[in-house]
Amino acid sequence: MTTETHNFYERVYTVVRQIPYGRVTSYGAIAKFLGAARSARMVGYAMNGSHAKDVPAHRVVNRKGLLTGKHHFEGTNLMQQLLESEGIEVVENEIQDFEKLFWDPMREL
DNA sequence: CTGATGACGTTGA
DNA sequence: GTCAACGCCATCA
Repeated sequence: MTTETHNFYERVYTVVRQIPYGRVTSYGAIAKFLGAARSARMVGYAMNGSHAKDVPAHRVVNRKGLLTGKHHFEGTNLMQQLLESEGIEVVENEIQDFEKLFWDPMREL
């Protein structure tokens, strides 16, 4: 972690960093964009170090638009607070109009 | 090298 | 349409 930070992680951070304001995406979409469609879990796992980066992990949720990773944030509702701060409606840890707010890297990029 | 873990996704019942 | 189980791949011990 001193110099390299495996390329895989950087790839994830890069894509997540490209997520526009008020938009969200899923781990699978990022994984597929990176060429590792079967490594969706790794995308989320990689986010473990995202807190030390400028990666808006709160904009990344699972395929169902559920804030599965909110438990990994400092507070209990920090992730939801950030999303709501961007105009995203979140109810019961679930993003509303997820399909509309969904940002596809392969479609936008 | 083997085993276990995980912020997911897909398929089957 | 909802719930449960399996699979996949990369990282850590």
